[in-house]
Amino acid sequence: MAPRNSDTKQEILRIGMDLIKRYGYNAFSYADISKALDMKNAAVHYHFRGKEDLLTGILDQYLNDYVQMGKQLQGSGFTALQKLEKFIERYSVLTEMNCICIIGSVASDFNTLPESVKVKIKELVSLVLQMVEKTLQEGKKRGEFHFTETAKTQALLIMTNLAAGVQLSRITGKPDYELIRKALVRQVKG
Amino acid sequence: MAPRNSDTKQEILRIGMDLIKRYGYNAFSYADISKALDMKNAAVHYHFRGKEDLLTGILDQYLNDYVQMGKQLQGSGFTALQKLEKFIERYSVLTEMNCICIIGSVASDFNTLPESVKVKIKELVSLVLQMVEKTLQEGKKRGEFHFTETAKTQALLIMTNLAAGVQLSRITGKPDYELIRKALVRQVKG
DNA sequence: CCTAAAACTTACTACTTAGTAAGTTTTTAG
DNA sequence: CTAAAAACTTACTAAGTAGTAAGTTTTAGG
Repeated sequence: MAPRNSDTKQEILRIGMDLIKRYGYNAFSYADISKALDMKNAAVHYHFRGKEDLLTGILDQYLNDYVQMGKQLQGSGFTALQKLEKFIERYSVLTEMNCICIIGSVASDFNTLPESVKVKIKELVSLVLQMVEKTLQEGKKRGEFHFTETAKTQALLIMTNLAAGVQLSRITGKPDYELIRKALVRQVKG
Repeated sequence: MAPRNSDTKQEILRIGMDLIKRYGYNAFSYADISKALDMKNAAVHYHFRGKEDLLTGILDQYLNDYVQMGKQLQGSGFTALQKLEKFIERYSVLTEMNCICIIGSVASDFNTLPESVKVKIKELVSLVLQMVEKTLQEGKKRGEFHFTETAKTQALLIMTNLAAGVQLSRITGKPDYELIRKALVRQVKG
Protein backbone atom coordinates (compact mmCIF):
# COMPACT_ATOMS: atom_id res chain seq x y z
CA MET A 1 0.00 0.00 0.00
CA ALA A 2 1.05 3.59 -0.49
CA PRO A 3 2.86 5.00 2.54
CA ARG A 4 0.77 7.14 4.81
CA ASN A 5 3.48 9.66 5.56
CA SER A 6 1.82 12.98 6.34
CA ASP A 7 -1.09 13.86 8.58
CA THR A 8 -4.14 12.37 6.94
CA LYS A 9 -6.64 14.60 8.69
CA GLN A 10 -4.84 17.63 7.33
CA GLU A 11 -4.75 16.13 3.86
CA ILE A 12 -8.50 15.53 3.95
CA LEU A 13 -9.05 19.16 4.88
CA ARG A 14 -6.77 20.25 2.07
CA ILE A 15 -8.56 18.16 -0.56
CA GLY A 16 -11.98 19.11 0.80
CA MET A 17 -11.14 22.79 0.65
CA ASP A 18 -9.92 22.45 -2.90
CA LEU A 19 -13.11 20.63 -3.94
CA ILE A 20 -15.32 23.30 -2.38
CA LYS A 21 -13.43 26.06 -4.15
CA ARG A 22 -13.52 24.18 -7.44
CA TYR A 23 -16.96 22.55 -7.51
CA GLY A 24 -18.94 23.59 -4.44
CA TYR A 25 -20.03 21.82 -1.26
CA ASN A 26 -22.98 19.96 -2.78
CA ALA A 27 -20.97 18.75 -5.76
CA PHE A 28 -18.34 16.62 -4.06
CA SER A 29 -18.57 13.40 -2.08
CA TYR A 30 -16.58 11.43 0.45
CA ALA A 31 -15.66 9.16 -2.44
CA ASP A 32 -13.96 12.07 -4.23
CA ILE A 33 -11.79 12.71 -1.20
CA SER A 34 -10.96 9.08 -0.48
CA LYS A 35 -10.03 8.45 -4.12
CA ALA A 36 -7.75 11.49 -4.15
CA LEU A 37 -5.94 10.16 -1.08
CA ASP A 38 -6.03 6.52 -2.28
CA MET A 39 -8.05 5.23 0.62
CA LYS A 40 -11.59 4.05 1.45
CA ASN A 41 -14.46 6.38 2.22
CA ALA A 42 -14.78 4.84 5.70
CA ALA A 43 -11.32 6.23 6.49
CA VAL A 44 -12.60 9.72 5.77
CA HIS A 45 -15.54 9.04 8.08
CA TYR A 46 -13.04 8.00 10.74
CA HIS A 47 -11.55 11.50 10.74
CA PHE A 48 -14.79 13.39 10.11
CA ARG A 49 -17.98 11.65 11.23
CA GLY A 50 -20.21 13.45 8.77
CA LYS A 51 -20.03 15.91 5.94
CA GLU A 52 -21.18 18.62 8.32
CA ASP A 53 -18.15 17.95 10.56
CA LEU A 54 -15.87 18.06 7.54
CA LEU A 55 -17.24 21.41 6.40
CA THR A 56 -16.90 22.73 9.94
CA GLY A 57 -13.29 21.61 9.99
CA ILE A 58 -12.59 23.27 6.66
CA LEU A 59 -14.17 26.54 7.79
CA ASP A 60 -12.26 26.43 11.10
CA GLN A 61 -8.99 26.03 9.27
CA TYR A 62 -9.84 28.83 6.85
CA LEU A 63 -10.78 31.11 9.72
CA ASN A 64 -7.55 30.21 11.47
CA ASP A 65 -5.53 31.04 8.36
CA TYR A 66 -7.13 34.46 8.31
CA VAL A 67 -6.45 35.14 11.97
CA GLN A 68 -2.85 34.05 11.40
CA MET A 69 -2.50 36.38 8.42
CA GLY A 70 -4.03 39.19 10.43
CA LYS A 71 -1.51 38.76 13.24
CA GLN A 72 1.36 38.59 10.79
CA LEU A 73 0.34 41.83 9.10
CA GLN A 74 -0.41 43.68 12.32
CA GLY A 75 2.41 46.02 13.34
CA SER A 76 4.74 44.63 10.70
CA GLY A 77 5.72 47.85 8.98
CA PHE A 78 3.41 47.18 6.05
CA THR A 79 1.46 50.08 4.62
CA ALA A 80 -2.32 49.81 4.48
CA LEU A 81 -2.09 49.50 0.72
CA GLN A 82 0.32 46.59 1.03
CA LYS A 83 -2.04 44.88 3.46
CA LEU A 84 -4.95 45.38 1.10
CA GLU A 85 -2.92 44.04 -1.78
CA LYS A 86 -2.03 40.92 0.22
CA PHE A 87 -5.75 40.40 0.67
CA ILE A 88 -6.49 40.98 -3.01
CA GLU A 89 -3.67 38.63 -3.98
CA ARG A 90 -5.61 35.72 -2.49
CA TYR A 91 -8.37 36.31 -5.03
CA SER A 92 -5.92 36.72 -7.89
CA VAL A 93 -4.50 33.30 -7.07
CA LEU A 94 -8.00 31.81 -7.02
CA THR A 95 -8.71 33.27 -10.44
CA GLU A 96 -5.50 31.75 -11.76
CA MET A 97 -6.52 28.33 -10.36
CA ASN A 98 -10.01 28.49 -11.89
CA CYS A 99 -11.47 28.45 -8.39
CA ILE A 100 -13.80 30.69 -6.40
CA CYS A 101 -13.38 31.73 -2.79
CA ILE A 102 -14.68 29.55 0.03
CA ILE A 103 -16.99 32.29 1.24
CA GLY A 104 -18.54 32.77 -2.18
CA SER A 105 -18.91 29.03 -2.56
CA VAL A 106 -20.69 28.39 0.73
CA ALA A 107 -22.71 31.59 0.29
CA SER A 108 -24.34 30.09 -2.79
CA ASP A 109 -25.14 26.88 -0.93
CA PHE A 110 -26.10 28.71 2.26
CA ASN A 111 -29.76 27.64 2.35
CA THR A 112 -28.80 23.97 2.10
CA LEU A 113 -26.42 23.99 5.08
CA PRO A 114 -27.14 22.95 8.69
CA GLU A 115 -27.63 25.70 11.25
CA SER A 116 -24.35 25.12 13.09
CA VAL A 117 -22.41 25.71 9.88
CA LYS A 118 -24.44 28.80 9.04
CA VAL A 119 -23.39 30.33 12.34
CA LYS A 120 -19.74 29.57 11.64
CA ILE A 121 -19.97 31.14 8.19
CA LYS A 122 -21.45 34.28 9.72
CA GLU A 123 -18.49 34.50 12.07
CA LEU A 124 -16.05 33.95 9.24
CA VAL A 125 -17.57 36.60 6.98
CA SER A 126 -17.78 39.10 9.83
CA LEU A 127 -14.12 38.56 10.64
CA VAL A 128 -12.97 39.05 7.06
CA LEU A 129 -15.11 42.15 6.63
CA GLN A 130 -13.76 43.65 9.85
CA MET A 131 -10.19 43.00 8.82
CA VAL A 132 -10.71 44.81 5.53
CA GLU A 133 -12.60 47.63 7.25
CA LYS A 134 -9.79 48.08 9.75
CA THR A 135 -7.17 48.22 7.03
CA LEU A 136 -9.24 50.77 5.16
CA GLN A 137 -9.60 52.97 8.24
CA GLU A 138 -5.91 52.76 8.92
CA GLY A 139 -5.09 53.71 5.33
CA LYS A 140 -7.39 56.68 5.44
CA LYS A 141 -5.89 57.92 8.70
CA ARG A 142 -2.41 57.63 7.21
CA GLY A 143 -3.46 59.49 4.07
CA GLU A 144 -2.93 56.48 1.82
CA PHE A 145 -6.61 56.10 0.95
CA HIS A 146 -9.20 58.73 0.06
CA PHE A 147 -12.43 56.84 -0.52
CA THR A 148 -15.66 58.72 0.22
CA GLU A 149 -17.85 55.95 1.63
CA THR A 150 -17.62 54.76 5.21
CA ALA A 151 -14.92 52.16 5.83
CA LYS A 152 -17.55 49.50 6.41
CA THR A 153 -19.39 50.23 3.19
CA GLN A 154 -16.13 50.40 1.26
CA ALA A 155 -15.17 47.02 2.73
CA LEU A 156 -18.47 45.59 1.52
CA LEU A 157 -17.87 46.99 -1.96
CA ILE A 158 -14.39 45.49 -2.10
CA MET A 159 -15.50 42.11 -0.80
CA THR A 160 -18.34 41.87 -3.33
CA ASN A 161 -16.13 43.05 -6.19
CA LEU A 162 -13.55 40.38 -5.41
CA ALA A 163 -15.83 37.48 -4.50
CA ALA A 164 -18.05 37.94 -7.52
CA GLY A 165 -15.08 38.99 -9.63
CA VAL A 166 -13.53 35.53 -9.43
CA GLN A 167 -16.92 33.93 -10.08
CA LEU A 168 -17.62 36.11 -13.09
CA SER A 169 -14.17 35.76 -14.59
CA ARG A 170 -14.52 31.97 -14.65
CA ILE A 171 -17.30 32.65 -17.15
CA THR A 172 -16.16 35.68 -19.12
CA GLY A 173 -12.39 35.31 -18.77
CA LYS A 174 -9.56 36.47 -16.54
CA PRO A 175 -9.17 39.95 -18.09
CA ASP A 176 -12.48 40.95 -16.50
CA TYR A 177 -11.09 40.09 -13.07
CA GLU A 178 -8.08 42.32 -13.77
CA LEU A 179 -10.34 45.21 -14.75
CA ILE A 180 -12.23 44.86 -11.49
CA ARG A 181 -9.09 44.47 -9.39
CA LYS A 182 -7.41 47.58 -10.78
CA ALA A 183 -10.59 49.64 -10.58
CA LEU A 184 -11.22 48.83 -6.94
CA VAL A 185 -7.69 49.82 -6.01
CA ARG A 186 -8.15 53.14 -7.80
CA GLN A 187 -11.43 53.57 -5.99
CA VAL A 188 -9.80 53.08 -2.60
CA LYS A 189 -6.88 55.34 -3.34
CA GLY A 190 -9.43 58.00 -4.31
CA MET B 1 -56.38 13.79 -9.24
CA ALA B 2 -55.59 17.47 -9.02
CA PRO B 3 -56.59 19.38 -12.15
CA ARG B 4 -53.78 20.12 -14.55
CA ASN B 5 -55.01 23.53 -15.59
CA SER B 6 -51.99 25.62 -16.62
CA ASP B 7 -49.05 24.89 -18.87
CA THR B 8 -47.03 22.24 -17.04
CA LYS B 9 -43.82 22.87 -18.94
CA GLN B 10 -43.91 26.50 -17.86
CA GLU B 11 -44.63 25.50 -14.27
CA ILE B 12 -41.62 23.18 -14.24
CA LEU B 13 -39.44 26.01 -15.47
CA ARG B 14 -40.85 28.29 -12.78
CA ILE B 15 -40.22 25.80 -9.96
CA GLY B 16 -36.80 24.91 -11.32
CA MET B 17 -35.77 28.54 -11.50
CA ASP B 18 -36.93 29.09 -7.95
CA LEU B 19 -34.97 26.07 -6.70
CA ILE B 20 -31.78 27.23 -8.43
CA LYS B 21 -32.10 30.70 -6.92
CA ARG B 22 -32.85 29.26 -3.49
CA TYR B 23 -30.59 26.19 -3.23
CA GLY B 24 -28.43 25.93 -6.34
CA TYR B 25 -28.39 23.60 -9.34
CA ASN B 26 -26.64 20.69 -7.62
CA ALA B 27 -28.92 20.81 -4.58
CA PHE B 28 -32.28 20.05 -6.17
CA SER B 29 -33.66 16.98 -7.89
CA TYR B 30 -36.41 16.00 -10.28
CA ALA B 31 -38.24 14.69 -7.22
CA ASP B 32 -38.30 18.19 -5.72
CA ILE B 33 -39.96 19.54 -8.85
CA SER B 34 -42.44 16.70 -9.27
CA LYS B 35 -43.48 16.88 -5.62
CA ALA B 36 -44.03 20.64 -5.85
CA LEU B 37 -46.33 20.08 -8.84
CA ASP B 38 -47.95 16.95 -7.36
CA MET B 39 -46.84 14.63 -10.12
CA LYS B 40 -44.34 11.83 -10.79
CA ASN B 41 -40.71 12.45 -11.68
CA ALA B 42 -41.26 10.69 -15.01
CA ALA B 43 -43.64 13.48 -15.96
CA VAL B 44 -40.85 16.00 -15.52
CA HIS B 45 -38.65 13.83 -17.72
CA TYR B 46 -41.41 13.89 -20.34
CA HIS B 47 -41.04 17.66 -20.63
CA PHE B 48 -37.27 17.82 -20.09
CA ARG B 49 -35.32 14.69 -21.03
CA GLY B 50 -32.45 15.40 -18.66
CA LYS B 51 -31.36 17.87 -16.05
CA GLU B 52 -29.12 19.48 -18.62
CA ASP B 53 -32.13 20.17 -20.85
CA LEU B 54 -34.02 21.60 -17.90
CA LEU B 55 -31.20 23.96 -17.01
CA THR B 56 -30.93 24.99 -20.64
CA GLY B 57 -34.65 25.75 -20.67
CA ILE B 58 -34.40 27.79 -17.50
CA LEU B 59 -31.47 29.81 -18.85
CA ASP B 60 -33.27 30.36 -22.16
CA GLN B 61 -36.29 31.72 -20.38
CA TYR B 62 -34.16 33.96 -18.17
CA LEU B 63 -32.31 35.28 -21.21
CA ASN B 64 -35.61 35.88 -22.94
CA ASP B 65 -36.92 37.82 -19.96
CA TYR B 66 -33.89 40.07 -20.14
CA VAL B 67 -34.22 40.70 -23.86
CA GLN B 68 -37.89 41.51 -23.27
CA MET B 69 -37.02 43.95 -20.50
CA GLY B 70 -34.37 45.53 -22.71
CA LYS B 71 -36.85 46.13 -25.51
CA GLN B 72 -39.40 47.56 -23.13
CA LEU B 73 -36.92 50.04 -21.67
CA GLN B 74 -35.43 51.04 -25.02
CA GLY B 75 -36.79 54.34 -26.26
CA SER B 76 -39.47 54.48 -23.60
CA GLY B 77 -38.76 57.90 -22.13
CA PHE B 78 -37.00 56.41 -19.11
CA THR B 79 -33.88 58.13 -17.87
CA ALA B 80 -30.68 56.09 -17.64
CA LEU B 81 -30.95 56.23 -13.87
CA GLN B 82 -34.47 54.82 -14.00
CA LYS B 83 -33.28 52.01 -16.24
CA LEU B 84 -30.43 51.24 -13.87
CA GLU B 85 -32.79 51.26 -10.93
CA LYS B 86 -35.11 48.82 -12.70
CA PHE B 87 -32.09 46.52 -13.02
CA ILE B 88 -31.09 46.98 -9.40
CA GLU B 89 -34.67 46.33 -8.30
CA ARG B 90 -34.38 42.74 -9.51
CA TYR B 91 -31.64 42.14 -6.96
CA SER B 92 -33.53 43.91 -4.19
CA VAL B 93 -36.42 41.53 -4.77
CA LEU B 94 -34.07 38.54 -4.63
CA THR B 95 -32.68 39.76 -1.32
CA GLU B 96 -36.20 40.05 0.04
CA MET B 97 -36.95 36.46 -1.06
CA ASN B 98 -33.79 35.06 0.53
CA CYS B 99 -32.59 34.06 -2.93
CA ILE B 100 -29.52 34.74 -5.05
CA CYS B 101 -29.46 35.58 -8.74
CA ILE B 102 -29.43 32.82 -11.34
CA ILE B 103 -26.11 34.01 -12.72
CA GLY B 104 -24.44 33.95 -9.31
CA SER B 105 -25.90 30.53 -8.63
CA VAL B 106 -24.71 28.87 -11.82
CA ALA B 107 -21.40 30.75 -11.60
CA SER B 108 -20.61 28.90 -8.37
CA ASP B 109 -21.49 25.56 -9.96
CA PHE B 110 -19.83 26.45 -13.27
CA ASN B 111 -17.12 23.77 -13.21
CA THR B 112 -19.71 21.02 -12.69
CA LEU B 113 -21.85 21.96 -15.69
CA PRO B 114 -21.80 20.41 -19.19
CA GLU B 115 -20.11 22.37 -21.96
CA SER B 116 -23.31 23.28 -23.82
CA VAL B 117 -24.66 24.98 -20.71
CA LYS B 118 -21.39 26.80 -20.06
CA VAL B 119 -21.65 28.37 -23.50
CA LYS B 120 -25.19 29.51 -22.81
CA ILE B 121 -24.18 31.03 -19.50
CA LYS B 122 -21.40 32.95 -21.23
CA GLU B 123 -23.96 34.38 -23.68
CA LEU B 124 -26.30 35.28 -20.85
CA VAL B 125 -23.65 37.05 -18.78
CA SER B 126 -22.33 38.92 -21.82
CA LEU B 127 -25.83 40.12 -22.66
CA VAL B 128 -26.53 41.40 -19.16
CA LEU B 129 -23.16 43.13 -18.92
CA GLN B 130 -23.69 44.80 -22.28
CA MET B 131 -27.13 46.04 -21.27
CA VAL B 132 -25.72 47.65 -18.13
CA GLU B 133 -22.76 49.05 -20.03
CA LYS B 134 -25.06 50.61 -22.64
CA THR B 135 -27.23 52.20 -19.97
CA LEU B 136 -24.15 53.60 -18.26
CA GLN B 137 -22.84 55.09 -21.51
CA GLU B 138 -26.21 56.64 -22.22
CA GLY B 139 -26.38 58.13 -18.75
CA LYS B 140 -22.94 59.62 -19.06
CA LYS B 141 -23.75 61.18 -22.43
CA ARG B 142 -26.91 62.69 -20.97
CA GLY B 143 -25.03 64.06 -17.99
CA GLU B 144 -26.91 61.85 -15.52
CA PHE B 145 -23.83 59.83 -14.55
CA HIS B 146 -20.28 60.98 -13.81
CA PHE B 147 -18.34 57.80 -13.01
CA THR B 148 -14.63 57.88 -13.84
CA GLU B 149 -14.04 54.28 -14.97
CA THR B 150 -14.89 53.05 -18.46
CA ALA B 151 -18.51 52.03 -18.92
CA LYS B 152 -17.48 48.39 -19.24
CA THR B 153 -15.46 48.41 -16.04
CA GLN B 154 -18.20 50.26 -14.19
CA ALA B 155 -20.70 47.66 -15.42
CA LEU B 156 -18.45 44.92 -14.02
CA LEU B 157 -18.25 46.70 -10.68
CA ILE B 158 -22.02 47.08 -10.49
CA MET B 159 -22.69 43.49 -11.49
CA THR B 160 -20.26 42.12 -8.91
CA ASN B 161 -21.57 44.43 -6.18
CA LEU B 162 -25.12 43.27 -6.80
CA ALA B 163 -24.52 39.57 -7.43
CA ALA B 164 -22.29 39.15 -4.41
CA GLY B 165 -24.36 41.65 -2.45
CA VAL B 166 -27.38 39.36 -2.41
CA GLN B 167 -25.16 36.39 -1.56
CA LEU B 168 -23.44 38.20 1.28
CA SER B 169 -26.62 39.67 2.72
CA ARG B 170 -28.12 36.19 3.10
CA ILE B 171 -25.29 35.65 5.57
CA THR B 172 -24.81 39.01 7.28
CA GLY B 173 -28.30 40.44 6.89
CA LYS B 174 -30.28 42.64 4.51
CA PRO B 175 -28.93 46.00 5.77
CA ASP B 176 -25.57 45.15 4.17
CA TYR B 177 -27.27 44.80 0.81
CA GLU B 178 -28.84 48.22 1.26
CA LEU B 179 -25.46 49.77 2.07
CA ILE B 180 -24.03 48.30 -1.13
CA ARG B 181 -27.00 49.31 -3.26
CA LYS B 182 -26.97 52.93 -2.15
CA ALA B 183 -23.19 53.20 -2.45
CA LEU B 184 -23.09 51.90 -5.99
CA VAL B 185 -25.76 54.37 -7.08
CA ARG B 186 -23.72 57.21 -5.55
CA GLN B 187 -20.67 55.87 -7.32
CA VAL B 188 -22.39 55.93 -10.70
CA LYS B 189 -23.87 59.37 -10.21
CA GLY B 190 -20.36 60.58 -9.44
C1' DC C 1 -68.41 9.93 -31.26
C1' DC C 2 -63.90 8.59 -32.58
C1' DT C 3 -59.09 8.75 -33.17
C1' DA C 4 -54.60 10.12 -32.44
C1' DA C 5 -51.42 12.71 -30.23
C1' DA C 6 -50.14 14.70 -25.80
C1' DA C 7 -49.59 14.21 -21.04
C1' DC C 8 -49.15 11.63 -17.96
C1' DT C 9 -48.43 7.02 -14.24
C1' DT C 10 -46.47 2.67 -12.99
C1' DA C 11 -42.73 0.24 -12.17
C1' DC C 12 -38.51 -0.25 -12.74
C1' DT C 13 -32.86 0.20 -13.39
C1' DA C 14 -28.17 1.30 -12.46
C1' DC C 15 -25.64 4.29 -9.88
C1' DT C 16 -24.19 7.39 -6.23
C1' DT C 17 -24.77 9.17 -1.72
C1' DA C 18 -23.64 9.52 3.36
C1' DG C 19 -23.01 6.63 6.91
C1' DT C 20 -21.92 2.29 10.01
C1' DA C 21 -20.36 -1.99 12.36
C1' DA C 22 -16.89 -5.17 12.82
C1' DG C 23 -12.52 -6.72 11.95
C1' DT C 24 -7.44 -5.84 10.63
C1' DT C 25 -3.15 -3.42 10.39
C1' DT C 26 -0.06 0.09 11.98
C1' DT C 27 1.88 3.09 15.24
C1' DT C 28 3.16 4.49 19.75
C1' DA C 29 4.41 4.31 24.51
C1' DG C 30 5.80 1.87 28.53
C1' DC D 1 8.74 -6.97 23.37
C1' DT D 2 4.07 -5.91 24.32
C1' DA D 3 -0.31 -3.90 24.99
C1' DA D 4 -3.41 -0.68 23.53
C1' DA D 5 -4.79 3.07 21.04
C1' DA D 6 -4.96 5.01 16.39
C1' DA D 7 -5.69 4.44 11.65
C1' DC D 8 -7.33 2.16 8.78
C1' DT D 9 -10.19 -1.86 5.38
C1' DT D 10 -14.01 -4.83 4.39
C1' DA D 11 -18.46 -5.22 3.62
C1' DC D 12 -22.44 -3.55 4.07
C1' DT D 13 -27.16 -0.42 4.46
C1' DA D 14 -30.80 2.72 3.39
C1' DA D 15 -31.92 6.45 0.90
C1' DG D 16 -31.69 9.30 -2.98
C1' DT D 17 -30.17 10.25 -7.87
C1' DA D 18 -31.15 10.68 -12.98
C1' DG D 19 -33.20 8.24 -16.27
C1' DT D 20 -36.30 4.72 -19.08
C1' DA D 21 -39.78 1.53 -21.13
C1' DA D 22 -44.37 0.36 -21.35
C1' DG D 23 -48.93 1.14 -20.34
C1' DT D 24 -52.92 4.46 -19.12
C1' DT D 25 -55.52 8.65 -19.08
C1' DT D 26 -56.60 13.07 -20.92
C1' DT D 27 -57.28 16.37 -24.47
C1' DA D 28 -58.24 18.28 -28.98
C1' DG D 29 -59.76 18.04 -33.73
C1' DG D 30 -62.32 16.13 -37.57
